[in-house]
Amino acid sequence: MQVTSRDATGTTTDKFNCSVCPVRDHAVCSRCNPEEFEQFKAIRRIRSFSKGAHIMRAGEPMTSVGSLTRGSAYLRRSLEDGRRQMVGLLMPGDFIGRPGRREVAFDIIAGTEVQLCQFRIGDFERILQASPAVSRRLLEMTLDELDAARLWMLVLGRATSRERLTSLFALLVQHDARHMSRKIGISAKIELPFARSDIAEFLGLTIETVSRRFSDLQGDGLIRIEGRRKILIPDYLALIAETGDSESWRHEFHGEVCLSSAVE
Amino acid sequence: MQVTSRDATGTTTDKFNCSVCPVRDHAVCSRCNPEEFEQFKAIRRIRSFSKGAHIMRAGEPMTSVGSLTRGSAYLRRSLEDGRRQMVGLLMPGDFIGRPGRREVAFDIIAGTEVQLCQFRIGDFERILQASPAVSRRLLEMTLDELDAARLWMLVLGRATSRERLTSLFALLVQHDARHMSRKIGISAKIELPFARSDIAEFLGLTIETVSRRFSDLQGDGLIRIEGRRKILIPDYLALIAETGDSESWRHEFHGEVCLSSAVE
DNA sequence: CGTTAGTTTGAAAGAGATCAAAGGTTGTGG
DNA sequence: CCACAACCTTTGATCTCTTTCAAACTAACG
Repeated sequence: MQVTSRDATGTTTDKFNCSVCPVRDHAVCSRCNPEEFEQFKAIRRIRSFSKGAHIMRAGEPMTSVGSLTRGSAYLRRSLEDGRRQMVGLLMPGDFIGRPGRREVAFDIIAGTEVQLCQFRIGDFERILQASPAVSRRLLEMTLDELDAARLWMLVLGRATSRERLTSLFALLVQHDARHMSRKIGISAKIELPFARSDIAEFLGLTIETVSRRFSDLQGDGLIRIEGRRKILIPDYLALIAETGDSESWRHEFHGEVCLSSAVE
Repeated sequence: MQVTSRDATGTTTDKFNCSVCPVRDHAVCSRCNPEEFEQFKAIRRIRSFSKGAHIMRAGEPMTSVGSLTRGSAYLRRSLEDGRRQMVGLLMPGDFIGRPGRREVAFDIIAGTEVQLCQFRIGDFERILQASPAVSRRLLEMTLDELDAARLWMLVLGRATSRERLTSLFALLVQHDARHMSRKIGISAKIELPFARSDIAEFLGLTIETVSRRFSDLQGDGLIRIEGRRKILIPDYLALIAETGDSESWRHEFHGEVCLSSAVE
């Protein structure tokens, strides 16, 4: 990897090669011209977080923004008695933070080992003001995330527990397909990026219910649980028939919006 | 009103005076320079829709975008068996449509008599490309909506029916407060922009459950139902204590994000 | 006034949550 | 390499909240 040294907090103190950056072609910086790109290079700071670490915490002042370059993370929000809900999934290339707000609105937790390319918020806002390419790219990404959030609101508001779980699988399959840039086959194997408890938080259910539905779906032959974090989907179409919204999941459209911020 | 004539479909054929436009200071066009503003004037088309009408339908090609200038509308999405969920509330000044996508993702329904200021999508995208002021304003609005959507995901995923209803009331109170630009008092009167069935679709509940919780809250003295579409909240703080997230509702922050696209 | 649509209330059923315990994995130290 | 601890997952039994089905009530409107 490009990180050559690292201090105690996980911040690299020197070089990181943008030209081999895994999100070079779709992050917020992906469409800027060479001089804007140099500005970014000058102010960026590479940091890493270990699995489970809080990248940001709701309520604290927002001091930096940036791109997720490796790993995955999620956005979470809690009620005062501790009930929690995941409200977003962050994958490589996704933007973290909110220009124009001084306070963080959601907890952001590293789901795996994570690498970030961060900018101090003031530095970033200066570039954003000056660069139409950056603000347009960020607009595009934000619109995609908004559609994805709204689509997921339907799942949280109306879907049964079985539908929620199959919807999550469909989302992950499409995600992989897009990321690996290949077609969705009739069968698929997916690596679950979460533990059962994370899945429960994502779906608005308890872990017990999630576990029961896993078993049911396996009993019905719709999935095969292959170890704790891996499942096989023998028939993708049969799976999405259980989501309550198969038409949408079949439709190419979802391939675009359900990814955190996919682009073509 | 400024509309001087109207054809059968509700499209005005001539003048509309932007200088007295009710959303002049916060719509997508609010920050552009005089010449950009002239461009907007040249391509805009004022349309109106009656209560209950579909402004757009999920799946159809997106031919135009624009601003909601009067009335309110909502975004809705359905499962194939007819279960429905509202996924957004549109108030005057809010932007309708999605540059960069050719297909409409959600049903948009007029909640009241509605007036729109529309542009053909191609015309709008041309201005968007050329004008940093417009794309920055749209980015700002979209980021606010994304935060609001995610905040609502917590309600849909985790709140009880009582919490959902009180959260909706809190949202409407804050909305009014912002719109009328006055402080939230200890007591408030709100006009419900929906029927019970709409509230149910918004909250992810059935109308029966909504109705029962209305009665409960009135029994507990937290609200007074004053006619079908009006309620009085004698003690706003007592109300938000029932949301499960009173800290957030008290916090000024929510005054910013829970509005569809408020600006300061 | 009577009709219709919207709202409230009641009783029963169902889905998911909660409480509780047993099974499996993973990791560590002997 | 095995044993044990800690953690995660699955399964079971029961309870609770929301839905469903049904009917009564109320307000608006012709």
